[in-house]
Amino acid sequence: MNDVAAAAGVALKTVSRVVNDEPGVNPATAEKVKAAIDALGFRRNDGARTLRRGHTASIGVVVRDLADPFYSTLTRAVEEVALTHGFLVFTGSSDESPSRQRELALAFCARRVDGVVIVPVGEDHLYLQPEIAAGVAAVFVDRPAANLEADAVLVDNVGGVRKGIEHLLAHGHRRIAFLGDAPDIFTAGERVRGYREALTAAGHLVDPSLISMASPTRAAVRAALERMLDGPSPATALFTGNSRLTVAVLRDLAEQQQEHGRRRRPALVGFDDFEVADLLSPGVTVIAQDPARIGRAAAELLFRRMDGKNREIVRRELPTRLIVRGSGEMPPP
Amino acid sequence: MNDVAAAAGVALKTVSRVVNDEPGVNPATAEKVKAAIDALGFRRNDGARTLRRGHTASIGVVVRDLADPFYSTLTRAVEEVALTHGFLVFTGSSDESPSRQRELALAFCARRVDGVVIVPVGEDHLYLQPEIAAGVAAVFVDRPAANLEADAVLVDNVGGVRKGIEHLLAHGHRRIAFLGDAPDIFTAGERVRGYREALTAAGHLVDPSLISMASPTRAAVRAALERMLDGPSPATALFTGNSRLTVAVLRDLAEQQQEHGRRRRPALVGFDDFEVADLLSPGVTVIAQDPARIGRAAAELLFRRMDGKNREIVRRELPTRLIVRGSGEMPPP
DNA sequence: CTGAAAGCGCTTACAG
DNA sequence: CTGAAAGCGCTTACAG
Repeated sequence: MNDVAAAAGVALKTVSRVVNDEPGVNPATAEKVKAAIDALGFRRNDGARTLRRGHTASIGVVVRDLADPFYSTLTRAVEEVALTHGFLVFTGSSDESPSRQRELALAFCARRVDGVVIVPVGEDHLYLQPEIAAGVAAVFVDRPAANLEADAVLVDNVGGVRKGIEHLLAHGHRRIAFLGDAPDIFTAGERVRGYREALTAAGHLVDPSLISMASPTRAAVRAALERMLDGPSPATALFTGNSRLTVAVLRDLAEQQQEHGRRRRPALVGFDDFEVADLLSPGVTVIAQDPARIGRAAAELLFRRMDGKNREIVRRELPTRLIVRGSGEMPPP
Repeated sequence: MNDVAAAAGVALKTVSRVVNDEPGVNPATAEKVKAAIDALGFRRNDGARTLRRGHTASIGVVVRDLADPFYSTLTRAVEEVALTHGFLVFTGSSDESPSRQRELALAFCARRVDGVVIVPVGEDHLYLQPEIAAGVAAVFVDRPAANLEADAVLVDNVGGVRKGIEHLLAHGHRRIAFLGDAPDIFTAGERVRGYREALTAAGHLVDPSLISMASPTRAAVRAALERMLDGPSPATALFTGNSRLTVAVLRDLAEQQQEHGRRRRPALVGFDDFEVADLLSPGVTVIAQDPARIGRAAAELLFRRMDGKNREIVRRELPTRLIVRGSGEMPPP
């Protein structure tokens, strides 16, 4: 900018005025400055601007895994809202590692992002307290922060699963198994709670041997299904706690069928919709979340928080939707 | 930092040394400084640091759509490499809009990212020339830049499609239709070229009525399939130019089958793998790209470019892989 | 081992 | 309408 000022024969401040379209510059002067800008290929350094102005017009997003369609769709929606406000977005994936999440969030804060959207991992988010105190807006999404009062956008996990289990009960199933993700994940805990509540509310007992809570590895899913489907009193229906489990289960069922030809296929309802769930046969009945809506809600909450007014902590809970496609309507044998 | 220095009773520079773990600070002094840092909740402002040091340790990634699994997986891989180097990543989606792409790329450059990875859109990328001249590293990915000499990581689109068409020919098909994306998209053009080349090389004529190039909307796909499958000399096999088209075609075929029950299902090979392609019946035979590998290659190229040495322009072309699952092996009637 | 000064590239607050 | 000075929060280059 200094070089431009020298080339145009004006003061630094005049260049600044032209670059930022501030009023009150003689058109002729402005032309001179613009000519110098073009000649020198000048581009304003937004980093310097940011330093002086106090806010960076950027936010950070930390999700579990950007390659997972759920999180990428969510992130895309955040990005969309941010762009509307002229903000840029840093992204990062925690891979369920608390330390990696912490590093990413703090790195974003060190760059002085104005806000962060975080899918929290682990037991401790107090490290964000100083950042929030220093003025960084924070919204947690998909899960609440462990030990921090902060805005959060969640999904009605319990209600969603209840809806799914009630659907299976209505179709005559009594032996309904539940496969959830690792139990330390908030949503996994909420969803298995919905399972228990639905059974209990309908007057049925909860059989612990029909519950499996583990990361969706091939081996874990196979072991769980063998236990649940090959015993003397097998499950006639399955509820899977997220789409990765749904897909893992479908894959295992297909493999078993191909290898051994045995086994009747159990009814299935899965949490989370996924691409081409409608094209499988039977189509997969799901309890769908709306990741774009979740992301949008989180971003809007973030920008509301960033206006600086002293607001109460908000905790939104978005609804789910039952999508009937066939797999959840098969009757028990 | 000033406040910390005052609180600890030392000079600014000493605080800087402690914060940055520079050697040559008396342990006792360091302790005093650390105590002051904790007491004041001091956090280094990386924006200021960046301004002074000249590089920001951040890169920007502009893809078509972060919600698309192909691009989110690619972006995730870039992120992974960046993290290894201690870099942060800005992301943005162009939605195939040249102007939006330009805004995003230039906004990243105004923040003085050290490099950009771009899935280029449109006819003109000269606007990046000044940025590159100013030292921003740029790598184009999935497609080459329109009118700019720059590093690029591409996929062997022509060879991939040829492999797919040859596969269908080997299974006895002679009436093979091609459904590609909008013809102004680089990869769409390359892929239809592969289709033509494969047919010509095998001594067959190219029938223009068996080619459709359009965005994968429901209506466009339906119209194309009606033309190709319901005529007097219908196609017995289809090749789809990307996974969105593959899914759209599968959905249309399923709907038609359900509504009218008619039509034999054509054989199908699709470009791009997609989730649960193996679980459909028949499983979908695909020409798979490896988006994570593409992202990794692009990021590695970017960091090599950022070392500042004067290197030649690199253009890498990654291979594809035929995955046989059933849909591409059905014989003609 | 410690520190005073200058400067990265801008904007703010003011003066003319 | 235009500009000179100070300062955002750091690091660099030097001196002691």
